[in-house]
Amino acid sequence: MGKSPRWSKEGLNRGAWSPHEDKLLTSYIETHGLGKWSHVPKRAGLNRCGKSCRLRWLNYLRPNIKRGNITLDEEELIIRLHNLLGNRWSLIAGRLPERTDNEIKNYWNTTLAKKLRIQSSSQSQIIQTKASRCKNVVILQPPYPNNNYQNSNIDRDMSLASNHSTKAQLEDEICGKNQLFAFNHESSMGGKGGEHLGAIDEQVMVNEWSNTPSGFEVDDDNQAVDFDSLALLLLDSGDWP
DNA sequence: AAAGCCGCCAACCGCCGGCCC
DNA sequence: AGGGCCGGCGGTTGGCGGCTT
Repeated sequence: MGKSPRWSKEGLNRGAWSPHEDKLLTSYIETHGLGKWSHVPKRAGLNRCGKSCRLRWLNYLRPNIKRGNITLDEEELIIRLHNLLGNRWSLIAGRLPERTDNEIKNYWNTTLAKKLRIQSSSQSQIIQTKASRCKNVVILQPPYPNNNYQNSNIDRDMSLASNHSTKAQLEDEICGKNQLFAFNHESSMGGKGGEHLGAIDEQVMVNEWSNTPSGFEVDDDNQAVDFDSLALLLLDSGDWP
């Protein structure tokens, strides 16, 4: 399964791993432990790049990986985590220790996304965006006037949010709700844009988060909060959706 | 039985941040 | 300070195999 070798990059093997390669990698790591992936191929006698070895180990060879048959409980957890965290697969996988981020991502893209699309055609949508580098969360000051959110306010918030979402997206999201928005402030510096993580529209989250006196690093200027701290707080509380 | 279609998922790619020199 | 290296991440690709026609 997977890609077969289409071309050779610097003479390295590509595509599916053979049982022999798996054995070499496993035995090397069992003997020497993890570390310095760039050195692994040479020392293990593999004609692969370090990244490929790392991926193979983490997603397939390492012990305690549960494969296939995502249970209903796991599925439910993935959906809830995705609602909260967006496409942050590594964080989601962190809550399902025996699953890999790659497996969860694949399961989402092939099964859950489809299922949810059918289920939620009339419900609010989670916006799918690149969220990989999201570090901070911006609170757009609630409450907004219900359904009549003025363009000027949207413009203001767009500015606040460092132009990271289209106006239409933002408008869709904010009308009539108290919501959290996550944007990547790091990228705003680099001018790359488009890092909307998605909305968290549960009042309990807003309250829990904004009333928490400690645990977050709040930037006075843009009201940014350390996202991982927020995620951990919400995950550890029993109140998130 | 054969051909075409489609879903699954392993693996690759490019980007980014952190670390070291 | 800044350039290079490395590891980690999410997005995407494309081969395999099962299903349908």
